[in-house]
Amino acid sequence: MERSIQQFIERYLSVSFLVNKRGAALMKCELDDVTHDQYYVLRYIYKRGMCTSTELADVFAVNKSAITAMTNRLVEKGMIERGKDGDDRRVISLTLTEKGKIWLIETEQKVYELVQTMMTKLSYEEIEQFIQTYEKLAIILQEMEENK
Amino acid sequence: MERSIQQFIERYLSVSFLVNKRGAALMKCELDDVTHDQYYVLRYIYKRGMCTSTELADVFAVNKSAITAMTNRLVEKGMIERGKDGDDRRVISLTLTEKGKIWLIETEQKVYELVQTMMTKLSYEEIEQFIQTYEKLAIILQEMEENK
DNA sequence: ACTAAATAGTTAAACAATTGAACTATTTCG
DNA sequence: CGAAATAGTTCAATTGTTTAACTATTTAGT
Repeated sequence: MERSIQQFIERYLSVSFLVNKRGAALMKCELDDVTHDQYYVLRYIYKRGMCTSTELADVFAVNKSAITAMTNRLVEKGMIERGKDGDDRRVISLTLTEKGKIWLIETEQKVYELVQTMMTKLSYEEIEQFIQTYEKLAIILQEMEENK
Repeated sequence: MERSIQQFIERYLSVSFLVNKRGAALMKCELDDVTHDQYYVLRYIYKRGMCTSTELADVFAVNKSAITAMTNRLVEKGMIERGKDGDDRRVISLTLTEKGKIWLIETEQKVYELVQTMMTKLSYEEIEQFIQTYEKLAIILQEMEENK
């Protein structure tokens, strides 16, 4: 393996871990009694309008039983609701309640301000390039997962 | 807030979450009975030679009691050991055992191959630029945390 | 020099996220 | 039709985390 690639890997492992941990710690301050993971679940359902447990398990790369546990907590908190929907009676649809929508919209505002504070220290071009590469990595990772 | 910034934020939140989750899921396959977080702790101690609970708690942005729990498990697994060291008798030093070092070196090899597979789909320049920006973000996040 | 405050680390109780295996209910398909 | 696949749940166990209370030690103010 080339020396330079090895250094890239080293730097990538260190920095990605740090940014995730610290980013999550900062975000947590804005999320009342909802956890970081729960926030992303609410966010995902909101953007999709509705979704299923199986879909969430795929997207979040966890077991379906982990999704059951999380959605149970979100239902208890009154943020989402389960519903029957469609022909297939095995499928349970997940949607945000009114309360969930209101909470998410308010919270998105705070999270946006946080990310914005971070991003505006960089140039427009740098952000664009960074996110583009990040999106490429997401696709590459998905391919790697499928080829396994 | 500008429209374009808002889209950046939206894209960033989605993609960073995805890459973290999927990256962690892929890495987990290479880490026998050591968890993802434990791997990063071992990695950090190895790179430092030795370190303390307080330092780990700072770096990982968690409470010291979380570090106590994690290091307990790593000691039970025979990967690290606690030791007295230095003048300050409150301080407990954490170092890798021989077993821990051997395990880490072997595992780093596997993880490197994984990250390398991912990275070689990008150009040298693109990786360099990506990591540079990532490192800037790490510094920005640290500053944001301090100014809070 | 003495005491109060700060620091390093642990413990214990509680909760969230996760896995894996076993399970129910429903749908698909040979 | 009947077997296999699929959607989701339940349960037990492990891990990571927080908060508060605690011990032991060091630092600093007066």
